[in-house]
Amino acid sequence: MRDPIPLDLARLRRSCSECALGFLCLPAGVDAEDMARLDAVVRKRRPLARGGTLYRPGDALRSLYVASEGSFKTVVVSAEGEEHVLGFHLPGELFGLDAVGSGQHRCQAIALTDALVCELPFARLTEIAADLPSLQQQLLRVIGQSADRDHDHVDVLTRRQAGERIALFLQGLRERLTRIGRHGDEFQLPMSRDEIARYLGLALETVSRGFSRLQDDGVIEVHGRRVRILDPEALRRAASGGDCQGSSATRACDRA
Amino acid sequence: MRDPIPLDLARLRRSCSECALGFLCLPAGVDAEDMARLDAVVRKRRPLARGGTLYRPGDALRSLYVASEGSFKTVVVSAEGEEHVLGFHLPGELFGLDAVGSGQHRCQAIALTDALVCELPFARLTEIAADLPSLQQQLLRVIGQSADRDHDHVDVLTRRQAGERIALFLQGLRERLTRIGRHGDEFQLPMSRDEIARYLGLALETVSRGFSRLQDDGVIEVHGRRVRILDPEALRRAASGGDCQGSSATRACDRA
DNA sequence: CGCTGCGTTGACTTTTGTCAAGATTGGTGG
DNA sequence: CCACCAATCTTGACAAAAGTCAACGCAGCG
Repeated sequence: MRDPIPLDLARLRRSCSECALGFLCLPAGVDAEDMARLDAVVRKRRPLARGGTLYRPGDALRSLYVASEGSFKTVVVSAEGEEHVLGFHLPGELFGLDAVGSGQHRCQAIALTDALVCELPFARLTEIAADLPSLQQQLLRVIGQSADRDHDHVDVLTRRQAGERIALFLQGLRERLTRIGRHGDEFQLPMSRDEIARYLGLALETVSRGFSRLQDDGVIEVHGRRVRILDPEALRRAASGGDCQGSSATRACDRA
Repeated sequence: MRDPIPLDLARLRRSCSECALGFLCLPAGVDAEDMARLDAVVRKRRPLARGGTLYRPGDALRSLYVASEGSFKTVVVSAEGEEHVLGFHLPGELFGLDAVGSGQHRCQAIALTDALVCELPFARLTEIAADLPSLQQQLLRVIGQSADRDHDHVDVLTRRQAGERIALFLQGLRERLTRIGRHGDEFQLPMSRDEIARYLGLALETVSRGFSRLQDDGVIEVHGRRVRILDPEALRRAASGGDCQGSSATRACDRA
């Protein structure tokens, strides 16, 4: 049985030129000439096998990265050897910014699946940005969006209920998948329960139970890494602590 | 009894021209002429009373900010009315970047103490950066450092032991205070236990108990918001899960 | 000098982590 | 094509940690 996700559309939208333009040049007008100039800079579609490392702590800032195919995680390993997941990076999302502050990478980027990565040499990028104001704007905006994702992550992590964190995680994934032109309501998780747990600051068993609970409540359907969101509204409620202990999916909180 | 922190040195380093230059122009060579140009752009030392709001969600991106005096917090209020603290911003640390991604602020910035804020109009900043490469570099670097702080925050939040989070919080504060030329080993917290709790994703009682525990263990000395770090090495150990249940400060983990 | 807001501490409850045992899944090689 | 293996996921029982509720202490302020 082969992967049944409808990839046709998504695959098209992720051709490299579409990708580079799609994320760096969205609203602003960058003409064809400029585009060509940018395209020339981008080192295209470097392949990386699942589990492969793109960069590690201490590596000098060389490039920023966008996967055109496949997803990544960025992790740090604490003194005690615990792995903390700082972020998941879906196709089309810029990452590698962790080296911009100090000139060196602070974490390790690992492919969650076989992947193709577009590499954007940082020096070239800033060089071009200097005499291409619209690109400078876009670069800043994209960096800002990356910071927004970090803030979302922090916001999730400050929730004290495991159920809320898990629901928010799924909801966030749904939004991001939709944004990159994929189905947000039915998808394959690129990461393991353990990785989700390390991203959410929970034990992996707690994540597993959380998924089961949402399934029992009729909010989602899970088979391993395959997830379908059945009731987005209920998911939203679960994410807002609207727990209510009940098993009925559609029942609103009795109080109120 | 008046505030006994030795502020002389720190106060000097935070004069506005020193501030603007100190953080935007650190290593790169920016000549006096360029400096003057920058200085002209920075709107200086706007005063804000404790509890005052600098911007709120939905506000258009106008400026980036640096406090020359006083500290800030950035918060989001969740659907249920819970306040989550996304960051604390010490004097000399750039904030306000949460609007760069979307053009609108996503959180609220509130003064923790009476404060003086330097305002850096964003449009002007990028304008100047476009024909001043060294400033562009610095701007990116400073933005990167801000992202680094967010990553540190995430890293703290993914720890599952409250004691570790609290120790890491104090250690991070120590480092940041030192970096801005203040005493890292004896300081006054600008925020309440409740705010620390909302930053760390804990109950305020847990934070209070964590402080008491560190004090009992001889690691720190606390009187309300006044903190003295007695044993940095023990603090580091506490931050790395080196808990050992014991009460003796210097005793290493018995195993090992 | 008594408020009032913050911080601390204790007793108890709830949630989550831990340990351990199965169940599934996916991949590999016979 | 099937069987087996390893990795991953799920579930249960129990222990530990953190949250909640509540009372008290303390300091700064009017």
